[in-house]
Amino acid sequence: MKGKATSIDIAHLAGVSQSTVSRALRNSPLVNKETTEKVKQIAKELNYKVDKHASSLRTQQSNTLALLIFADPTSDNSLINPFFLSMLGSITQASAKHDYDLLLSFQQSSDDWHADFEDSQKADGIILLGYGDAVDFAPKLKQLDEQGTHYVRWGPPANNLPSICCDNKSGGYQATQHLLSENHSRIAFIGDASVHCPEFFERYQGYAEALIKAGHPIEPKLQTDSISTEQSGYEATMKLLKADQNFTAIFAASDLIAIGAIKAIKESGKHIPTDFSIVGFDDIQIARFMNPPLTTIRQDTSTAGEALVETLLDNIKGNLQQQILLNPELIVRNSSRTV
Amino acid sequence: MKGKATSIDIAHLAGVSQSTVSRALRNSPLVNKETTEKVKQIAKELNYKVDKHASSLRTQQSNTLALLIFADPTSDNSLINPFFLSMLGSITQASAKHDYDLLLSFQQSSDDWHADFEDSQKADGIILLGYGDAVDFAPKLKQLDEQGTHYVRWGPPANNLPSICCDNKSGGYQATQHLLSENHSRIAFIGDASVHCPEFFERYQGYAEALIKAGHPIEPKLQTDSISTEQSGYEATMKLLKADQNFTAIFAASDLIAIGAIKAIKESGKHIPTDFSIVGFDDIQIARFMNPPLTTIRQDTSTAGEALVETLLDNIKGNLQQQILLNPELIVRNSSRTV
DNA sequence: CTGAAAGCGCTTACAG
DNA sequence: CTGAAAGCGCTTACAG
Repeated sequence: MKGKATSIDIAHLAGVSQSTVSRALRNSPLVNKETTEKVKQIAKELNYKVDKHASSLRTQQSNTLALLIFADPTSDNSLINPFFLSMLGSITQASAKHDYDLLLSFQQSSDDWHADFEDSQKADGIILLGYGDAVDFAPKLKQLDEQGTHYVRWGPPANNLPSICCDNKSGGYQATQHLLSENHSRIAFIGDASVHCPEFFERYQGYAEALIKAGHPIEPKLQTDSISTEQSGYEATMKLLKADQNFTAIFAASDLIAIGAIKAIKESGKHIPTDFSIVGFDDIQIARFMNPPLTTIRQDTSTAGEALVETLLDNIKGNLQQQILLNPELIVRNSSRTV
Repeated sequence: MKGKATSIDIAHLAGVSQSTVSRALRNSPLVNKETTEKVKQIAKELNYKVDKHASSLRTQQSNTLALLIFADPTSDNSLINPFFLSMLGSITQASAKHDYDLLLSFQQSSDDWHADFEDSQKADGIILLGYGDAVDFAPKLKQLDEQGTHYVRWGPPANNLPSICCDNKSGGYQATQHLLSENHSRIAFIGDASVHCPEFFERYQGYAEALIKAGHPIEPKLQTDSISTEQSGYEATMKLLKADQNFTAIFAASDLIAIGAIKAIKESGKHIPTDFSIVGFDDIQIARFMNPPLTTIRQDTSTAGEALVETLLDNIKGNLQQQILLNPELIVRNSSRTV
């Protein structure tokens, strides 16, 4: 009978009907206490577990959430963005807390991912983490919404679609403000500051605001595009260094970019923070171990993960679409201050 | 009809029976080419997806794998062992490649986790990553096996149960050999070298073998217990430093321990690698960014993840239980050599 | 408080 | 090549 007992087996043994077994196992108040006890006892002995597929088919809900992580196009394809990875933990934990299973999937920018999960009833809703180009992504999101799929996305609010995000502008402002307070005025921004990458764009807005407030001009030449990888950050920084823009600090739009930037600076024979101060964004695990330890803007992945799950669950229950902004926090380490 | 089309809807529209629709969608050679085309066309228009629960209920298989990660008891409970996290990627990818979904779950050392997944038909098999105490874990493993659950475990082979593991003894040998070649002879081992932690125990065996081969004695006082966390590694190292054992190198049983060890050494005002050389184990992402970059024994998580999935799938197909040993590789960085 | 029955949406012998 | 039918194992009105 190894792991194969059904509610009918229990019914036979308990001398009740299969419906009563089902009710008892679900703690229905309709069932007599003693009957319930007896049924549960037998179920335990048989090592019985409710068949997930049968019950899901019947109730039309799977009690499962799907987490889709969109890989950034990295050169090293096995490297998943560590920031997302750290969010994984809290999302998994939050799902479990609400008695939901979590289906995990890493996506390439394939065409029909959006339909796969909820339509096949694999999941009651999906959590979206990361994406390639925001402009390409938007129509897919819209389609999800039109299909009535339950989902929540990590990213800046757009079109009133459900999303959780940190306040990137505030983060950018804090980072820049910090560098200004360390007496820098020519601060480079490394990251794609365009609608194709709204996160970075917002960080750039915060950067610009801080500069303006301090009476400094915004110089487009101090901005260089980069996607969120070490390699890209390295190349962008090299380009900037060669352009001889006479800057003394870098605000990297992500920690991964900052890692590349630091590598470039070291290779150029310059020193951090004496020649260049650097601030990153995310506070990935690596940041505090770096040489020098990286000043950065922390996004609280723990809170974020929980918020994602709870918003999605709300959404599934039919509550209003939500947009939540989390507060980022400046973490000062030695890449931006002289010790 | 939003995401709610069934095979019957398609049957009506195509003017065939529901059985034919089902066959056509599964590319049955029995069905007429044109009929198949037509059915698929309509399915696409309706955005139809086969209902996972209905098909799984019928076929009695879920095409899903469950990955259970057992959290080490860390002080910082949100921190999942980065080594496991990096294995996640390849496991997910390998599952997808074989058309299996992946269910993710972080486990505390709860009592009845072992029954939950396969018995409820949620998964066709499970992958086990990490555990607390190996001695406590063994009976659960045995029960899994007796229940006929399909599973594979990351860890040293034991009792002929299916497992994938790196050759820890060889890794320990390589690490120690390397330190010996750098002219160290009094080398401390930090990690729990007992049956409660077979991985570390095997690494210790390799360490001992290398020492003996080089004609050096094994000194029990140079070994201190530690679980695989930064904090524990820090405390163990502090203890060792105070015991004044006159050692010049440390082989830490994991990178996390090495991180703690380095912290302890720095706090004691000593310098790496001039006062102490350090070698870790795992090659987690952080290792190469540390100050100094950490010499370590790399376990190839990419190969490991794939091997886990493929062994499990083999197991599900009824093939013999397998045990695979992967080769670890010494990565020399500046924590163990003077530059 | 309990039971008999319907039905969730598939897959697959069985019959033609 | 196609269709009618059974059945996977549940949950839940419906009737008592």
